[in-house]
Amino acid sequence: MARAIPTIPRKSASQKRSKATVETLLDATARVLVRQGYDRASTNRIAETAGVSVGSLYQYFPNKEALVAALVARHNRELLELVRHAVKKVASLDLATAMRELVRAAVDAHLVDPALHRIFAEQVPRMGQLAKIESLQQEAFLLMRSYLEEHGDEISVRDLDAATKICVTAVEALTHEFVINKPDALAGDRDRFIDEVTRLLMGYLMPGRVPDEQNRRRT
Amino acid sequence: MARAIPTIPRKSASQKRSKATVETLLDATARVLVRQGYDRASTNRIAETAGVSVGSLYQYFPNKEALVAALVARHNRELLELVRHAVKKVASLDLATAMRELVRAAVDAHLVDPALHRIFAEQVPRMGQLAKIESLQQEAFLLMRSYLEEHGDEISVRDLDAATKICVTAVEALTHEFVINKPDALAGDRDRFIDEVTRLLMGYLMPGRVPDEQNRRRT
Amino acid sequence: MARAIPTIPRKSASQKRSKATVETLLDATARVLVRQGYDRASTNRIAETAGVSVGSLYQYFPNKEALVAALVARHNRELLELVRHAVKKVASLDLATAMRELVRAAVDAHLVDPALHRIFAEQVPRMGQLAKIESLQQEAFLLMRSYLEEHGDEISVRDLDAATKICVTAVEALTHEFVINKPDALAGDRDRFIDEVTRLLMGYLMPGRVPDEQNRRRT
Amino acid sequence: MARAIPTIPRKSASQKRSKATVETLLDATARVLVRQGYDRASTNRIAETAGVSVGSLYQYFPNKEALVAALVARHNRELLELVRHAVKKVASLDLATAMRELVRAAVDAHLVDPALHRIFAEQVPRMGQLAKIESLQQEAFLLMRSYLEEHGDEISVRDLDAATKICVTAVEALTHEFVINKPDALAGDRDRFIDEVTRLLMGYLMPGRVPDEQNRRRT
DNA sequence: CATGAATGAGTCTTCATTCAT
DNA sequence: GATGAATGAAGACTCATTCAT
Repeated sequence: MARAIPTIPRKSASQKRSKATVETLLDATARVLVRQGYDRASTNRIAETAGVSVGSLYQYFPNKEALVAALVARHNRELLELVRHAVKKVASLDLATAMRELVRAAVDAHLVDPALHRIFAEQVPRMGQLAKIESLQQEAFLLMRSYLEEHGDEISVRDLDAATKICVTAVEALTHEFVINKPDALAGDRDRFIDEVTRLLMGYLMPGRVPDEQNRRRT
Repeated sequence: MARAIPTIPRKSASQKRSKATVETLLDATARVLVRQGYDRASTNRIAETAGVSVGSLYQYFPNKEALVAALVARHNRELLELVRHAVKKVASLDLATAMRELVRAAVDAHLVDPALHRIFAEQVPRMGQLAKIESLQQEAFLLMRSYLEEHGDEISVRDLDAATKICVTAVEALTHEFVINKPDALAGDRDRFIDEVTRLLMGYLMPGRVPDEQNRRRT
Repeated sequence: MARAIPTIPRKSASQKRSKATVETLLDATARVLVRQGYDRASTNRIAETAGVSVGSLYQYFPNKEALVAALVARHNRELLELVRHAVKKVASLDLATAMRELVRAAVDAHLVDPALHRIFAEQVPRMGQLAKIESLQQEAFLLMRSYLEEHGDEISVRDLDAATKICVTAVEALTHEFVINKPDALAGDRDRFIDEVTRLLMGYLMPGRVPDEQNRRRT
Repeated sequence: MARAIPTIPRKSASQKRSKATVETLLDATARVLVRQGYDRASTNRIAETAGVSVGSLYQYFPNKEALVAALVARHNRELLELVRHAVKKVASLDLATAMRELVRAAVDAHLVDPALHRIFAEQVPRMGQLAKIESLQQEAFLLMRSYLEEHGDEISVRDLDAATKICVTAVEALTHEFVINKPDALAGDRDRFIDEVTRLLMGYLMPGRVPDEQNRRRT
């Protein structure tokens, strides 16, 4: 009975080994990308960093682009997790609180691996497979729009798609700037940053409202 | 001293020729960057495209990075021209009109050479010399802040630097997205895009104001 | 000894399986060789095509060369079958008829797997083990000479070895050209091709004879 | 006046250098091909053998195939020279003498660089550019046919194209075999080989003639 | 015996940069 | 100064072969 199903554990053993190799490679890719930049991230260096032969790398990824694409996909999957969770938690809250929480989630997402995020944003060419980079933004767009749709009575915008796009793009860019480039203005003070962006969104989505208390706490 | 006089025109002639060669090289760099991407933009290819020998290229630029940096600088100089002009024209206008015109200027700036702009944004590594890329944003920041400073009584923000940074960053990102990536939402309708961004800024800078007429034309 | 009996059928069963695996591998080798060419015919690809693991491939063949050599040997064995059969059938016929039939057999042999034949002829390096490629020609030489020897009175040549070599070489080359490269001249018309080659042989082996009727059918 | 045309000598100097490099590379290619075989003839090895950097190799040849193709072309050009010369010399001679001389020319051609010829015949893949390999055979075909056309009254064949193809193919193959593979039969005796092949051709082109004296000298 | 993951030397090719002319 | 031939390090990728499971 001990020898009953020798094939399955074996296969699963090698599957485990494969998966481990793939993860190791992705980790190494991230490391090399961050430390040396995209141009210096050669497949040989990545393999060496991973403690794996180049041959193995090419067993799992047909080319360098695919390797980076897989890393991007993995990274985006993690971020998406965060964002989805945040949107779910926020579904029943009022607009101002919701926006604040979503901005906070955006900051958290950018803090997952800022250095890697910067490389993706600045150096990785957007071609072929890598169109997937944008999939995260697309998903974020959809999540945001569905929230705004549900709360349509609280907001006053003419074109939901346009408004969503503007909110998502602005939040992404501002968060990126805040987390990745740490500008002097805003520097460091995370809550104030979140305050400001929330105000930006609220002023846009609910124009004409008196500035809400949240933004006047210190007045 | 006797040879001083003939030397000057000669030198200036050769300076003119030098300048022409440099311009030709920068043009070629832009062309190659746009058509082949950063990775395929080799100095040999650029020199050939410019109709100049590689040797000559290295006469004027110590390395590839310097060449690209010079192109970035030239591009930024042009954009800055536009932006400076717009800010000057807008100095005495009321906030809403001013913001609208500045957003329009941002769009115009991105339309100068969108393909090149995209390459700069997406593929060119930010190292060494190329820090200069940010100089444009820095200058834009200063111009914007000086305008807002002058009009401090019209706006209600606590921290001018922070507010400026937020406005500039948001406008840049949104314009980039609109011009470079042409999202479905907003697609094509330039004036509506400018409307929306202006509303975003106004809602942020003048919270509590009833939405101004410009944005209610269709009511 | 008690285990002797069950071992034999088992062994023979596994021998049968072994043989099947070997055949599958050779088939796959042929397929890959024809479709991808010698250079792209990697052992991994061949194993995969055969639906067998690389490891198993190396169980049966010590290296790539041996694998190809075995395929060549198998192919030659088939051709030899044809040729031997033809020579046997022709043993008692007069020279002209015999030559005609042998040429026809040569054509048939080249038609067994022309694509593979071409690869062998054009791409496979002749080294080590692969000297065996020539064994077919050697055997053909011997068969032809034994026929000519038997019919020595019908022919007029000084040096039988030389004449045999010339006939065999010429027939091989012409048939190869006709089947594999399909030249414009001669194209397609198999019987006319056989006529012509037969005339070539007869003119050589029986010089001074009036052109025989076979070749004057259309006169 | 000494400085009158500085550009031309300079350019021609570098042109001379270029040409020299190309020749060196082709020589090295031939050497490596012959000594190591097609598969081991890597561009790096060829460049090293030529005493030239790989970079230079790729300055003149876009890839390995083109390099080999150029060598084939150069080799064929030499052979063609020989063959053209022979055909010209033979134009006014009677058939038997002409054929004898042409066969002799074929042998000479194969003796130009037998080892290289063998590599071309046996190992070089026939793809793309390399179709040029056959250009030699095509040219030989045309030269032969034009001769036979001129001497149409001496020969009796129904289809000139077919007959030409057969003669050319047979001569090529037999000569190749004789020079390259040196079969035991015929071995070494060049004149006897030429005799035999000439007889083969004559028996085919002039059937029914009594074997001519040339082939009976030793009787 | 079978499997297929792993290996790493070796291949083709590109490119920034130098330097003799 | 201009030219463009030459350089060679380095990168992407392949493949015959081995070996732990």
